[in-house]
Amino acid sequence: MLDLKFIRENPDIVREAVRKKRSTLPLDELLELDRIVMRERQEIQDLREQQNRISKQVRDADTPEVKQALIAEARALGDEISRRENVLKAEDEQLQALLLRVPNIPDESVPEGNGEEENVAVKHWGDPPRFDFEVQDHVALMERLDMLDLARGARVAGSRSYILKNAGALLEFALMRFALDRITKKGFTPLIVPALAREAALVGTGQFPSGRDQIYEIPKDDLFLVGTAEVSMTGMYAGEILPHSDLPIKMVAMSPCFRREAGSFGRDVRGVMRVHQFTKVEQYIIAENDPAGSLDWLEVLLGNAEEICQALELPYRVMLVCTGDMGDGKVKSYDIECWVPSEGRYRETHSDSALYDWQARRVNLRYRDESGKVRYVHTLNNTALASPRIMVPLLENHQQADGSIRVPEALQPYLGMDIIGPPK
RNA sequence: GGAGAGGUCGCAUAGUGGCCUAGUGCGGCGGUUUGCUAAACCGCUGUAGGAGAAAUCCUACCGAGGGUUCGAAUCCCUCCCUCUCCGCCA
Repeated sequence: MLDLKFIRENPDIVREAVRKKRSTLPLDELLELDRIVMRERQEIQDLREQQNRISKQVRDADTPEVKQALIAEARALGDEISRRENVLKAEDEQLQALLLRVPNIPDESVPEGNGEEENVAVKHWGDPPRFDFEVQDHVALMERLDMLDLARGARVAGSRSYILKNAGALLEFALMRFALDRITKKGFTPLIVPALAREAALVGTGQFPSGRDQIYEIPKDDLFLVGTAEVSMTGMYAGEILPHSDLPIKMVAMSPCFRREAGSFGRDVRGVMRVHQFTKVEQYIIAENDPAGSLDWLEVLLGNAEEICQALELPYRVMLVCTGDMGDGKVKSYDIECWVPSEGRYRETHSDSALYDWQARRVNLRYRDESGKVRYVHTLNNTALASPRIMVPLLENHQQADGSIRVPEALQPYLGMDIIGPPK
């Protein structure tokens, strides 16, 4: 969410952001509603002032006759106020609904584009491996090593469900702890956060209203399953005014993540690339309201994620996400894509985002700066590691001629093996 | 799930229909006094919106949302959260 005052005073900047982000927001409708709501609110305020004055006169009235006359007058005003307030409320709700759809303004360094295909590769690390045998995809590898049971997973929970088994199950634990340890060592506070969240938390991150169909609902309890721990970490400080000395707050949370994958029928139907439930370690920073500082943090988070990919010996590239592929709330965003040999291309495994105060406004999360002024914080988030998706490049890049998997050195202490072979 | 007690300014508390423009204490900030520190004393101390050149003024906010009333922190309803006990439970 942007500051309404900012939108009012800089409609051209917002209009340009709407265009670049390929947003469907009707900005002129929003501006007109804003004018109406402001005028209405002012008029109601004047009426209320009158009413307050008369109410005091009622208290101090000398005779019953005067008192009755004043009460009648105040009652008429009260009726007028409540009538006008109903109108205002309806208009304001419309305005707020539009306000939630206003995209953030992309940073100048962000390339303009319509979608994923116009993201710009800004860095490559490692070389895609050459194999002198026929490459197998992760499904073949995992099934042969008895790490994965897709059929029985589907029996339990339908398509895009899976069962990790043997080294597959252990690998997920190993990966999560590996990532958690790495980020914790950099001064981030490790957390286990709720995977269930209220609507307000999802509105707060920007998952709602636009991405609502991607989220599982639990209507009986008015709860939702989070698609990322970002939701929980944004929601946990909602409404607070933090002391300046608390910032930056650096957190790293592991949580299960749930995504309906509505509209992705036919994409990545094979294997564990795109599933309804996965586990993720997520980095999160709550920082001061300083754009340049925020963009520095974005690079820090990117560096942390890159180190993890490097430690796992995965060839990757860093993509600067273009305006049309960025979420509404984002100012600037990088994806890390790891090399997937069976597909002969890079696939997204990490997503790094700076949102400035866009989420902070939604959850009303502020801090007191050095001068005592209350300001909205900035928020950033980036994947540390998400499994089982990361298993796709991990297993495929490190496969050997006999179908076993070489475990990268950094992961060996966590997994307790240097080669994943068939279970004994 | 059942019974009960609560939620008031950064913290602690007072406030049971109009004198609440929310009192008091603590903390914080500024000042006076002072070799230094401390103490004492004095003043200031929330958020949001609006009017104004400014001093200042107006409106809303006492967990959230409704309602009663000329008037609600206070009365009524719904919900949320915390605590105590019972039940269930990894």
